[in-house]
Amino acid sequence: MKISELATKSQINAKTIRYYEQVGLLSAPQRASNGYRHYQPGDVDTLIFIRRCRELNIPLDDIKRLVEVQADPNASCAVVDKIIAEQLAQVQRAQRELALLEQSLQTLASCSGEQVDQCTILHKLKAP
Amino acid sequence: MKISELATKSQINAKTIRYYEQVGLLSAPQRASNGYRHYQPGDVDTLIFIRRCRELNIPLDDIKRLVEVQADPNASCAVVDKIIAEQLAQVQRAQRELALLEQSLQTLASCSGEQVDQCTILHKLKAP
DNA sequence: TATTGACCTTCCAGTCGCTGTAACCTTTAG
DNA sequence: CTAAAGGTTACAGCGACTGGAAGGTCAATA
Repeated sequence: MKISELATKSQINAKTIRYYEQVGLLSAPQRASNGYRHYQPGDVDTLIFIRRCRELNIPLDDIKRLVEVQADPNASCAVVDKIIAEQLAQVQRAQRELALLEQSLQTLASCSGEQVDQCTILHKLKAP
Repeated sequence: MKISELATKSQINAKTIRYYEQVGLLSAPQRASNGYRHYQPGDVDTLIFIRRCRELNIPLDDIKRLVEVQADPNASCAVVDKIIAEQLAQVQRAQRELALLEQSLQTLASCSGEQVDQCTILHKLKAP
């Protein structure tokens, strides 16, 4: 199939698919005589897998390793475990940071329409 | 004062200060005869203000508007209000997304050391 | 047959907020 | 005199795309 069909089936932008090939996440497909990329049905599965990983915010480098590990049936899945655990830890870290951020923003409250020299938000931003 | 003194006092990297000038967040300072940037004491306050905003994850473009608004005492602080409210909304949105992400990652659980063809994580990633 | 329009190709630039590096000049201390 | 520390510019890279330009290819229609 051509790239747009793969894009539709995998729900990944054709441009992004080319990008994945460029950075080595996706292996280069065969080319037709006109230079068009020609993909196999299995590529749909690979891309859907990649998309699910991206939805979990897993970095492309890690996804690359996950794809490689799948190609080697003798590999230990400790690698997989580690990547997911680290991703989880990172998400939890980000959550804690955002919670603090939210608190700080909320203490600024709103100052509803006065002039800037009396703006309570700006006041607090200058000397918190 | 020279840039490194400003950097120390404002707790912002000298490189970052030059970058802020480059993108128009900070106005260009006077130059000494040797070409060195020469800053006024007030610049410390401006940069501290900028740093506080950045700690709240406020984008540079928005900070730019906050700085401009402060220079104009007749401006309404509705602008300020809006920027902070949007920032808060965005942080809350990000938090909700991360919470979903965390859930998804946790359902993957760990598969502790089997071989990849039986890896429960990879299984779930292929068909969630 | 000519041409339109959809699709494909490559390459380059931009996003955001810095940070690293290189190459060079000036000042200060020993 | 020399070396270290600090200043200057310009350019590249990060991550994960996305947009655009400029051009080749293909199928259908006037």
